[in-house]
Amino acid sequence: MLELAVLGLLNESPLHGYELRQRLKATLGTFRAFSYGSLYPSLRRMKVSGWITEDDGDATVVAGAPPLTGRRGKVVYKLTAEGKERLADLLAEAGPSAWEDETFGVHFAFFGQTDPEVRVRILEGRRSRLEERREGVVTSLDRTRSRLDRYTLQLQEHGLESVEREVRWLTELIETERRSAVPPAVPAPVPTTPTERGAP
Amino acid sequence: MLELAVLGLLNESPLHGYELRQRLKATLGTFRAFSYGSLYPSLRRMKVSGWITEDDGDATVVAGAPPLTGRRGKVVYKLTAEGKERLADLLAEAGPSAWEDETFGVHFAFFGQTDPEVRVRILEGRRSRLEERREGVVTSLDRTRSRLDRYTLQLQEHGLESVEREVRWLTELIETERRSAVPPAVPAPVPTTPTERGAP
DNA sequence: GCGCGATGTATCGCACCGATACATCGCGGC
DNA sequence: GCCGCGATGTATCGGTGCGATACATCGCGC
Repeated sequence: MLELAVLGLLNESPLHGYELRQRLKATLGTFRAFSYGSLYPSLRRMKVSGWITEDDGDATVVAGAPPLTGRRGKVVYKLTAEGKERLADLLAEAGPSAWEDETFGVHFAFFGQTDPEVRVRILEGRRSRLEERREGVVTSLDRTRSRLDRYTLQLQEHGLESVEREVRWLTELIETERRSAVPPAVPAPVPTTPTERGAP
Repeated sequence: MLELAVLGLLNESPLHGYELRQRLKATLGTFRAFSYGSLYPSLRRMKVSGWITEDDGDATVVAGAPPLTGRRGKVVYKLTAEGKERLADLLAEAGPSAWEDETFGVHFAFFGQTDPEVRVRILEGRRSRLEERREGVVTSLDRTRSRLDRYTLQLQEHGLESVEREVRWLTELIETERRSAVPPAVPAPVPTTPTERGAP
């Protein structure tokens, strides 16, 4: 997850660790923490993979005769060409890996860099995922409501309403996307009637 | 966290692992997963600490002549006296450890076994925690709104509304608690017997 | 009599969090 | 002048929990 988040941010501009973390907090902080304890290892992995390079911002240490104590300079991370490719791949993913709880928010945050069709598919995937969950909660609630503790019940219902609220939000977003989408040019007119076409 | 959840559930009745997991999903599944990968290690730790014992449900293996292949029986977990004490301690906690994101839900789920005063303090702690966060988001949003990407903005605002919604929920709960609380009578002869009583 | 899904116990690798350590920079107070 | 302190900055460590997986048994339908 961090991988996508970091690549997405670095694609906007090169950053060093501290700044990166500030941005992560600002952009995703509402639903995700992303501490240094995961950021730095992730950066290391990405460097090894070749998605990013670390540029020694200043600190231009003259080889020989260490100028002062070890003098640690800012380390500026920046995307490589392969990194951009990798980012494009991640942004093009429109499967469960894009709409599960932990991942959806990050993908959504970078919708600005995502293909419109992929956007809609992710939003719809997320929505059905939530509707599934809603279904599960409602069923289990119906079966056990009477036996349930007052507080447990309250918790379930609050959770249920949260899910329903997010579903409404998604529905709105999907409609907005559809409206602003260019109507699919000539190739496939497919009128609203879902008549069974081409079925044997 | 699992510790409290498990102790709380086992306090209602002894269970084996599988059942325990089902209950965890049913009670807390809306906001927490709790897979076996954490459940079993946690159970082991708690056994070592002496909070629980594992009773060999059936499988009464006749020593000698293994009846069939190893024949693994259900392992029923049950609370010890120390475990009950430990649970009581955990339920009495009314600090940040009770109202942070990851923990609040679990504590709330066992409010039925929690002292009314502690309940209110946890609810209030949770609420100020959220109000703090709200404040942070609003400020950061005011500073950066113009520079923000359309989708990032949408995400922030949805997050903000979620927080505000939960604050309203908590406020309602707190008021209900206060209303149903008995006005501080005489020093109160604390009914130590845990007679399962709903609030009047 | 066979297959398959529910019940059941258990482990492994991995991502991430929170706390912490440590160094430097820049500013205001005295 | 210089001291302290908070912001900036890089980095690691231990612990918790997740998702996938392995493997065994049971009960049911067909």
